[in-house]
Amino acid sequence: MVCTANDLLGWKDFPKGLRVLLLDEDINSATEIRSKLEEMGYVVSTFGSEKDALSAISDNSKGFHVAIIEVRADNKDGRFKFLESTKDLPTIITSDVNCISTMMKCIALGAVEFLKKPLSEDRLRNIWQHVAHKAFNAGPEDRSEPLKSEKASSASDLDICLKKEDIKEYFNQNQEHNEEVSVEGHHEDQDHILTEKACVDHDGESKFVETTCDDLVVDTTITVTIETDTSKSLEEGIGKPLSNECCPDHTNTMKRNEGSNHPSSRPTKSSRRKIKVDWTSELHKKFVQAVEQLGVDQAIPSRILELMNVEGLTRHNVSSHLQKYRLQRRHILPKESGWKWPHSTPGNHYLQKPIMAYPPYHSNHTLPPTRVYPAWPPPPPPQMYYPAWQSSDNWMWHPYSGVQAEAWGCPTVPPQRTSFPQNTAQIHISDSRQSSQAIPMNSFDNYPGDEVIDKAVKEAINKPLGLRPPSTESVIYELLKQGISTFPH
DNA sequence: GCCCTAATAT
DNA sequence: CATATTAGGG
Repeated sequence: MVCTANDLLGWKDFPKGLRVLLLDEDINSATEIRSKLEEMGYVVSTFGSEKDALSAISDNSKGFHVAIIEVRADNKDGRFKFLESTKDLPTIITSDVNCISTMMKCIALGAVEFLKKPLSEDRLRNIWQHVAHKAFNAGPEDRSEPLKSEKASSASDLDICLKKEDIKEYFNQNQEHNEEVSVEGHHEDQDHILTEKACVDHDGESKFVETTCDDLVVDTTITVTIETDTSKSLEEGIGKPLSNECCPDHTNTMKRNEGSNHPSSRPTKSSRRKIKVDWTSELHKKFVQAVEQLGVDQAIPSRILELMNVEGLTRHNVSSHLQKYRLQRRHILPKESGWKWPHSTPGNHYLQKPIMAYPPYHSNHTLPPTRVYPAWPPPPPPQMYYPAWQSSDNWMWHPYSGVQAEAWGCPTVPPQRTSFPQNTAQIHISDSRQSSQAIPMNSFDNYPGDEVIDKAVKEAINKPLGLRPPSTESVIYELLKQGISTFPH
């Protein structure tokens, strides 16, 4: 039976109830294995011959999820045939002997694992992973184009994301429980699943992710991204190291767990690095919005965090991001090399770092919450200030012009030039100039004139109680309102 | 304890 | 590389 990710998700106490086909002519061995498996909650059907096994499979009533078949020198041909005809069924081969060539052939024929007898309980216990693996990796023939850059194709990303989302979902379900019970809560079972990142989405308290992760993510990496901009849920990817205890004879588990190196001891708080937040465009956008809503001067991590209202995000995350954000602004702002604007001659005040003329004040109640508000610095070319934003999550902090609007939530024109994002600012700008009518907003070609701007600026200042210099956005907003510039909307 | 920055680790 | 973490100072 081909198990889908969804099946697993809905599978309450997976892997309990997993149906195992056991093919072993040695009755003693068979019963032994069977009873072990049953203890573990598997549902086992034992067969003494391929024929029986095959007919049971084709019968389809059993819906096996995984098979364990014994291979010997004297029955291997039959087993090969069996393997060939059961490609869909994850099949584990077992044997008393280590005959590499036989095993190799089995593997070549699709066997998922070779286990030497006597079968280790751990191995047996974890046979479910083949089912899971299949479930989560099945699908569109071949997603295996590893050559593609990770961020290159959004389609494939998405695809992968969905898959992994399932996985994580699965994680969460189980982990929630474990956390509740937590004193002895181990998570060995999940440790196996994958080492890749997975995306997940969940709704819950903002505490949830954090505590959960803290508790059970020993060395995992979780990437957090916003799923949609309206929802506050996150997608997280979990990369789990292989559990140290289930692969006793494998070498790849070494060198993890620097801190608490008791192989089977519960993760202690020492050895874990925080989850890693993936600041995707969506997330960053939210961040920027929060910052601007607060006003740059009041934008402190805790408030930003609050405003962003993204679960799973911690103050530290925000803090870190904020640090970077500020740095970026600071460096881009003043006399940074090469940033010339078409209309800004040398003494250009637009490039000056703003002076804070007003005491900080926080007011965001006067405007609708989804807008971006006057924050602070007087209007330099907006593009200069914020990270460029690329529609993929591959955004940069470079001051490219034109693309970033989205970054701070400006209802601006989508860049209309197909060539935009990677061009240098220079190119882009000069480019824009030629078609000023078409791209009014982001180029300053339609520069309305100082008086008008000033007026708009003033209004922007006065609007929110006149306490802070307007942000770029507010100016733009005002300009927009006044029909200045030919902003499309 | 929170915030900020810079430096450093992963 | 992007983030997290840490350290030192307010």
